[in-house]
Parts: sequence; structure tokens; C-alpha cells
Amino acid sequence: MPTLTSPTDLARLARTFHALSDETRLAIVALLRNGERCVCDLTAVMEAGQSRLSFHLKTLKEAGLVQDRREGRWAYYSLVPGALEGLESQLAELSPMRAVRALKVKCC
Amino acid sequence: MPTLTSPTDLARLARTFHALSDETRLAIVALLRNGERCVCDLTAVMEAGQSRLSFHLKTLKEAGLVQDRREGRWAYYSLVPGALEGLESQLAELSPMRAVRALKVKCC
DNA sequence: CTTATTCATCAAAAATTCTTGATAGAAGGA
DNA sequence: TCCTTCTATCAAGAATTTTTGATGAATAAG
Repeated sequence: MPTLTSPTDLARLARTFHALSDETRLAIVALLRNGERCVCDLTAVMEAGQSRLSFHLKTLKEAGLVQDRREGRWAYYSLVPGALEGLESQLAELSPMRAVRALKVKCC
Repeated sequence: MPTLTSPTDLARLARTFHALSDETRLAIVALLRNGERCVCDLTAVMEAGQSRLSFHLKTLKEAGLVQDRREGRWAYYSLVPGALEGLESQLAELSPMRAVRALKVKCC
């Protein structure tokens, strides 16, 4: 039975949510839904200076939500496959209705 | 087509994630899965002073994640039904694989 | 080799968030 | 009424996060 009450789990989950708790970072994630982008693209599309963007990308990367790939002088960032889906699952674990929903599935 | 790119949406979503970005608040949510609790219970169970807890409960309440009910001198807090599930949906919208999953459902 | 571009990192300042202790209100019991 | 309990709020300080501008490394082009 995964209870998700361990302080360690909660701390890690809190850090992940923190990565998504900023509008700039959410906008980055929304952009990356459409695929990989280099930092220069992101700086152009969003209204953000380069070092500011770099800071937020680092935050997202440390949370395991995005990954980067170097090519020449460009850094391409993309969503880590499954990361958001994993967070969804953890959120579901946090929900009080999980048991009920499981029951419904069994019944129908 | 809900794109979830509107700045307003992102700002609200960011605020919701912020409410969950703190270990103390996550612990509160985890506790409230089992049902309503008065503040005095929470102060006892968690290692937190009363005004600290009050601050975090207010944060969760303003994010629409918990609600309170007064009874005599006690304040009972509980999860807002469906709030976490709603957040789950928004997270799903943010995920790049949504379209693919929809396709899979169609195919199988 | 010199220059320009892309990006990460650093330090300082600004802004925000969190904690703490004090105060006050509301409710109930003696 | 007086006292205690439960809770919210406030202000001050502490801590953390974010922004900004500067610097430097790496890459490539002229």
C-alpha cells in the first residue's frame, strides 16, 4: 500500500511542485509540449532575458521535468518523457477518492 | 481545443502548484485524505506551531484545495472535493502525450 | 587570429515566502 | 463575570527565491 506519507516522498514531491509553481516555468513546459527548443528560441518567444531563462531551465531540469542536449553551441531542451505523467500518478495517490475510483472500475 | 497557454490560466495553475510546493502543506493534504480535521488535531499530529499551521491552511484554502467549517470554537478543515482531481486533469492537459493517448484509446 | 554567438554561472540586489511571538476575538465552562 | 481554549491575524525578522548585469567558456565563422 503506497501511502505517500514518508517525509522523503513528500519533500521530493514538494520540490517537483515547486518547479511548476512559477508562471515562466509553466510557460516553458507548455512550449516544450510541441517538442525540443533551443534556449535562443525560448528567449525569443518568451519575454525573458537569457540568464533568467537559464535559471528557470535549470530549476526544471533539477526537478527532472526537462532534459537538455548540446549540439554545437546550442542547447536544446525538451520534456523528460513520462515525467508529467508520473507526477499525475503521484497526484492521484494524494487524492482521497482513489479507492472509490478503483472500486468503480471494478464494478463497471 | 483547450490549449492552456493563456497567461491567466498559467498564472492560476502556478498558484495552485505553489500551494502544493511546501512539505508542510503536502503533509496537511495527506492527512486530510482521511477526512476532516480540526486545527488543534493538526497542530498535535504535525510538528508545527499554531500560527504556522494557520498560515499554511490559509494558503491551501486560497488555492481552493481545502475548505473550512466552523463549529463552536473549532475550525475543521477538509479537502475540497474534486480539487486534486481537477488539478490532475490540468496536468494531463500540460502533458505532450495527451493526443497520443487519446489515439491509443481509439485504436484499442 | 579575431570576432560574434550561444549559453552557464556568479554575485548583488530585489522580491517573495515562511516563521515566530504577540495580540485579539469568539466560544464555552466554572 | 472571569477564565480557559481554539483560532486568525499582525508585524518583524529570517530565509529562500528570483531577477539583473557581468563574466567566461565553447563553438564556429570571417
